[in-house]
Amino acid sequence: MYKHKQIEAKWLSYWETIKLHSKYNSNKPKFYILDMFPYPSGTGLHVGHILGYTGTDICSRFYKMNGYNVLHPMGWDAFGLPAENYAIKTKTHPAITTQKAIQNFKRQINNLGFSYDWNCEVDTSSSQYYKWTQWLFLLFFKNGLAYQKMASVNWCLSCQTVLAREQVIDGKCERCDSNVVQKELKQWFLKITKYAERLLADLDKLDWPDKIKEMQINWIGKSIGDLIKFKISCSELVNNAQKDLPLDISVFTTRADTLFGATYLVIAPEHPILGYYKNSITNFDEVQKYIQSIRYKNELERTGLAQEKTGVELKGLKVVHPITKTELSIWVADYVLMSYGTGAIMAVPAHDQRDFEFAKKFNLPIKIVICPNYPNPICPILDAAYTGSGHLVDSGDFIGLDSKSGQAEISKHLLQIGAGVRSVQYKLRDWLISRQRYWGCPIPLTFCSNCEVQIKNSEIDLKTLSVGEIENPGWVPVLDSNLPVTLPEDVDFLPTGESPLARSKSFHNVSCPRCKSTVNVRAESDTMDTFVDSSWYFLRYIDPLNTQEFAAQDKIKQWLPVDLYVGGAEHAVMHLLYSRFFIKALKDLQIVDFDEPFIKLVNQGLVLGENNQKMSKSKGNTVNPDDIIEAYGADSIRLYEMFMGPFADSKPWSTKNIIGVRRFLDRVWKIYETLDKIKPREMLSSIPLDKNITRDDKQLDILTQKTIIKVTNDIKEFKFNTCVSSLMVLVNALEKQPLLKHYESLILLLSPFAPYITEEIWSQLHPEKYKQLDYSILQEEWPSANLDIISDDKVTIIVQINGKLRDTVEININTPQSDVEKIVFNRPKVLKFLGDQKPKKIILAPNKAINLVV
RNA sequence: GGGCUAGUGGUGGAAUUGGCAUACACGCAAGACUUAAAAUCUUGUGCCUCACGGCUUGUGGGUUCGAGUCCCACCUGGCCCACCA
Repeated sequence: MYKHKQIEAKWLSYWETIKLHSKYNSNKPKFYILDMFPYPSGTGLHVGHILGYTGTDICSRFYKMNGYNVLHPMGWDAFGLPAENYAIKTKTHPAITTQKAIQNFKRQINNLGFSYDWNCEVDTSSSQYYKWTQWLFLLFFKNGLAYQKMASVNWCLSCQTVLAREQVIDGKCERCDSNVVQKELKQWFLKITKYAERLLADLDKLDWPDKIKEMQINWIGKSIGDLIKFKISCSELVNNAQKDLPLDISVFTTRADTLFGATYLVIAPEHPILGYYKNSITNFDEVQKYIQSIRYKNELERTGLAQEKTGVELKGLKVVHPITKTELSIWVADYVLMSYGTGAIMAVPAHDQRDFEFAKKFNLPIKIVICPNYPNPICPILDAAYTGSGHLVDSGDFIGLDSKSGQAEISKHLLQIGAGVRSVQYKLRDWLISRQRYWGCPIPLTFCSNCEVQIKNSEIDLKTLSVGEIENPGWVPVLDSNLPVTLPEDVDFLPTGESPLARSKSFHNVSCPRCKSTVNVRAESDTMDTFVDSSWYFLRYIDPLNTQEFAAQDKIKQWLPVDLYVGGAEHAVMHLLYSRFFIKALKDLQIVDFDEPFIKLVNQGLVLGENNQKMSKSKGNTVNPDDIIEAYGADSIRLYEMFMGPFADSKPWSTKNIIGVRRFLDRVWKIYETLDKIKPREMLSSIPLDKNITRDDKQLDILTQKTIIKVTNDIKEFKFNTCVSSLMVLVNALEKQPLLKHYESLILLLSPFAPYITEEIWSQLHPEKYKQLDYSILQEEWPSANLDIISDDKVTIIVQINGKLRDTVEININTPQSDVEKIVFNRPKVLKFLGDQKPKKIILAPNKAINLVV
C-alpha cells in the first residue's frame, strides 16, 4: 500500500519550489494547450472540470516529454452574475467572494497535480486585465465595430438586466430561469454580423468536432433567396404623394417559385410601416391593442410551435402583387419576427405550414402553385401545406417549370422589372454586450452633450473623429492613458433595473475627454457581457504583466494560435463564435496575423451523477473532489476520470469503481517494493523474482513495446480510457515478471496520468538525478518503441467454415493461399466440421482469415 | 417539426475501422491467508444445454465469403436548433 497523502504532500511542495516550466527554446516546436477557463464559483471545482483538466495535463506532460515548448496556462473568468447575486445575498463585495473562490480553486487544482504555469495566470476581474478589455472595446468602437442602437432586447425580470439572445433558453433566463420579456432600450452592440460569411466559410479550416461546426452553421443560419418589393396602395399615398412615406414593403423569401401563391402579406408587430401609415390604417386602435397584448409575451409564448396563430388585418392598406398586380391584404402577426429578414413576409398558405394555419384561422385565400405530381394537373385538396418541391402550376408565364428553375426564372424576371433582387440573409444578429449590472467590465465611454451638438451641427472636423464617434454622436472614448475605467468600490449593487454604476457619484465625476467640458457629461454606466472578457483571454496568458500592450507582438507570433483547446460543448455558439469574431476583427486591424484562434478543439463529455442524471445540488448527486482526493489520492481521481469511458462521451460517476484504479496504483507500488528488495540493482534487468514463474522475456518485451505504441497513439487521439487499460495489462504482466527495464517504461508512460506516484518511484529509482537543479520526471524523454522486437514473422489467422469460427492457426507471414489451404486441410477441427463436404469456394484474407464455403 | 449522436454482460466500457465480440475494470461466486473480519492473492463469471453443441451487440430487412462495424426502415434514450420566411 502506498501512502498517497505523504507522497502527494511531498511532491506538491517540491513542484512549487522548482521551475517546472522551462524557458521558450526556439529550436523546439511550440504547443499551446488551452482549457476553457472556469468561472470561480463558491462551490469549488466540479468533477467535470477535473475531466477536462486531466486531459490537457496529460497532453501537456506528454508533449513536454516529446520535446515541445508547451504553454499550459490557467486563469479565471471572474466577472459575472452569480458572484453578484451571491454578493447581494450575503452582503459581501463580489471582489472578496471572487478572490476567495479563486484561492479555493487554485488550491484544488494544485492538489490534483496539474502542471499549470501560474506565471501566466489571468483574472478577468482585475483592473490590469480589464484595462485591455476596455482598450479592445475602444479599438472596436473607433473602427466602427461597436455601436449603440435602440432595440427590442431581452430583459430578465429577475436579474434586471438585458441578456444576449444566446442567454435566453426557451424564453427563460439562462442564469435564473425566470421569464424574459422584450424591452425597448438603447444598447451597445458589437458588429459580429459583418463577419457572418467568414465565420461560416472558415469553419472548413478547423479541426473541430463536426457537431460544433454544425451548431455554428445553424446559428449563423445562412439562406439565399430574394428580396421582393410589394408596392403599397392606399388613399393617403394617392392624395399626399409629397409625403415622405415608404412606397413599398420588402419581403425576403427562399421560395420565389411560390410567388404566385402569395395571397396576403404579414408584417411583424414592430414593423416601421405601422408608424408611417398610422393615419391610413382605419382600424389603428385595434392594431395597437393587438400589439400591446403580445408585448409581454416571452419568445417561447410568442413563437412556440404549440401556440395558436394570432393577428389582425391592417384595414385601409393594401399591397400590389409585383407580377399579377392583384391587391393583397396586409396583416400584423407575432409569428413574423422583426429580427429576421425584413420583418415582413409574403404569405403562401398552400406551401408554408405557418401561413397555412394563419390562412385557415382567418379564412384567407389558399392558392396552390406547386404540384408534386405534374403534369397531372389535379392537385390534391390540402389539409396541410405542401412544402416540398414540384412543378409550377397557376403561375402565369412560369407554368410547368420545376421548383428550382421556377425560382431562378422568377428571380430573374423580378430583377428585370425592378421588383426584386437576390439576397443572402443570416440568422446571426449583432452581439448585444451592455449589461445593467455591477460585477463586470465598465464600458469606457463618456457621453458629452456639448460634443453631440457640435458633431450634429458639423462644427467639428469629421476627419479628427473616429468612425465610432461619427456614428454615435456624443460618445467619446476615454483616453488610453486614462484606462482602465475602474469599477467604483463604493456602490450599492442591489439591482433596480438601473445600472448600479449610475448610482455612484464618484463614477460620474468626469469631464469630456474631447472638449474637457464638465457640464452635461456622464460616464457610460453599463458594464460589458462577460463573454467579452473571455473572447480574448488566451491572448493575455502569453504576456499577462505587460502594461504597454495587451500582449507583445513577438510573443503573439511565438505562441498563437492555440494548438489544442479543450472544453464543454455548451460553448459552441457563444464563446467559441465570439472568440473567432474577435480574432478576425483583430486580423483585419492588423494586430494579429492569423484569423482563427483555436486550430483543434476537443469537447469533453459531461460527468453525470451516479443516477445517470446531470449533477446538481438539488438532486443531491454531486461529488466533492476534495473527499475523493482525501480517501483515494489525486492520482486515483485523475486516473479514474480518464478510465471512466471515452473522453467526449457523457458518462456516470461511480465512487465504487474508483477502487479499481486505486488497486492498480497499489500494484504499481508493490512491484517497485519487490524490485527494491533485489540488489544489486544492476542485476535487476534479468533476474526473475520467483523461480516458480516461467520466464518469457521476449513476450514481456513485445508487450512493453506494444504498450508504448498504444499509449503514445491513444494520447494523441484523446483515447485515455484505453491508455489506462493497456497500462493495466502491462502491470498484470509485470507482477508476474518484474523486470526493471520494462518497469521503467511503465513509470514513464504512466507519469502524465499519475504524476505523484510516478515522481516518487522515479526519484527512488534515480536518486542521483534529483540532485540536479529543478529536476523532475517531466524532463525525461518519452519512451519510444523498438519496432524490431515486435516485428514478427509469424501470424495467427482464423479459420472459418461458412463464416463460423472453427479454428485458429499460426502460419508464416504472407504464406501463399495454396500453402495455407494445405495447412488448414490437415487440421483435425477443420476436418471434423467439414465431414465429407468439399468447399465450393475458399476466400483468403491475407494474414487475417480464411473462410471455407461449403 | 429539423439536425446530430448513441443503443454491446448484473454495471462502466473494449474491439487495430469489414476478419477470434465481451479487452480492462467494478460487482458477484468459490478458494487461500486469518481465531475472525478487513485488506491482499488464486480461480471462475454473456445466455441456453448434464454434455456434444447452439444462440448472442435495441428491432426488422439488405449488401458481403464474412457485419457490433456498411446500407434501408423502425423503436428507445441523450444533446442542439426551432413560426428563420
